[in-house]
Amino acid sequence: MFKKILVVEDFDSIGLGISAVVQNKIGVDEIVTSQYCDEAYLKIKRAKQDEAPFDLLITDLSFEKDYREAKLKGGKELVEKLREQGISIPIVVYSIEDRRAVINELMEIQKIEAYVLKGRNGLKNLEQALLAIANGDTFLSPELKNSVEKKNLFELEDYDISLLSNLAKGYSQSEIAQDFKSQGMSPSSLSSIEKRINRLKEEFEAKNAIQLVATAKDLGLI
Amino acid sequence: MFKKILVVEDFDSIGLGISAVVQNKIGVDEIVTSQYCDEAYLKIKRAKQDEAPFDLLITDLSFEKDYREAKLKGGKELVEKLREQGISIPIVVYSIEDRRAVINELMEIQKIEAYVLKGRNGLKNLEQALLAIANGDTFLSPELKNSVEKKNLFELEDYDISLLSNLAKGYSQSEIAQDFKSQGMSPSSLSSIEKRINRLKEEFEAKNAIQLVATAKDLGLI
DNA sequence: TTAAAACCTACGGATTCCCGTAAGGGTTTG
DNA sequence: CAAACCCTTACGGGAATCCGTAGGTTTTAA
Repeated sequence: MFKKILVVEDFDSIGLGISAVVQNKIGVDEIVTSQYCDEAYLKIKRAKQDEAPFDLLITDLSFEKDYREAKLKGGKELVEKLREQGISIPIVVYSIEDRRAVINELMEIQKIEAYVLKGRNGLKNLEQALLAIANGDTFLSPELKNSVEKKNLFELEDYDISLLSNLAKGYSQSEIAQDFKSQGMSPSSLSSIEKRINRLKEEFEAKNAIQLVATAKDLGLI
Repeated sequence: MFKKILVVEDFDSIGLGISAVVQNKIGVDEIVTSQYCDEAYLKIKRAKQDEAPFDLLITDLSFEKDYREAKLKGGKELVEKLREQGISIPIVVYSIEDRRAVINELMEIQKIEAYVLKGRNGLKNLEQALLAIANGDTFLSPELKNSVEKKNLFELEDYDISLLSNLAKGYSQSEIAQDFKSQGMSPSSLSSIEKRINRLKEEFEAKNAIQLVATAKDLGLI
């Protein structure tokens, strides 16, 4: 099925658990592990150059900071970088992250092969995911499937994301207006920004801007 | 060293990682695992009754809810229950929780033998912890030792959390004031709430309430 | 081409938030 | 006992926001 797998996970306990399952249940001989995204990226590049590429990547999303400087802050950045460079390795993301916005982007835009939710039965699902990929299918953890439909309620433009991010950074509406003006973004008037925030508030059923930004954070939009 | 160990951890990947280390590095034959605190408690009681007690407990602190009803919500409750019942099993807590208040209570009041922080080198520390306990010592993860002194940076009270949560839910300051009044919380005046929010804004270097709630979300406080 | 719709912008009043000042009560300190 | 201090509460002015109205431009549809 798979011969050479790279496991990227910062916590050693989880990395060891993954390795054990991949080795014993799937029967993979060569399992390489890394606790850092930057290192993982280099290993993938190097393996490809040596014409002994990995045929599967299993990665976490969030990584704790430590003394090392990290260019790739997390699994999302790692995946983006790989796709950007045209490296077509199959990818399984194994994370505790359960927000649809994040997961959908990975599945639909980055085209990862599987998204497995860490949890009580995470490893069982991971096993199933590997079997599915070997069959040419994709895999999504069953806990997440129920919430798939509710995703297209409202399509946010980059403009809205930018607006929400600026609010979250503490800028006032008029500051944002000036900023947008100086960047040549449109619309940029205070009035329009007010209107847009109002639309977002209605959309997310938020009473005020504070709640709006809070729910945007919850949904992983910003 | 140890002959019979109980590992309590909800995530299967971590449980497997712990088991692997305890088995291979420490050389324990009999490792029992449980994904639920209630079940773990019953197993300990039963083992004692059968005169084949566990001689070590390794437990997580936080457990995800699922369909099962849980009397013991987490590792803290499990430890308290055991101590309350006079069961003197050595305990290692293995958790991602790094707040001093929680850890100090476990170490000093509940008298657990070791507190190991989950992280990149969690398993290495766990191994050291087991060796220390076998020697009759206690163990605290090295990352935590430095932070013993600087724990009083800023302690958020439940009051502050409640305040931030209410803001995130979209309530205005005067609404929160009324709510606090009706609940008999103190302070409850609009003025005091303003003051407290101001203090929080300074503490988190936030320009306004929006940014304050956004950073509180980022820090996982609410 | 023209009418309708949607959008950007501007303005003004009402509300809320922000921030400094200050009074009153309780505790600690000299 | 009084002074100093901390905390709660109150008040007021200025800033930011909320919300409706309205005029001008662009886009869409008939």
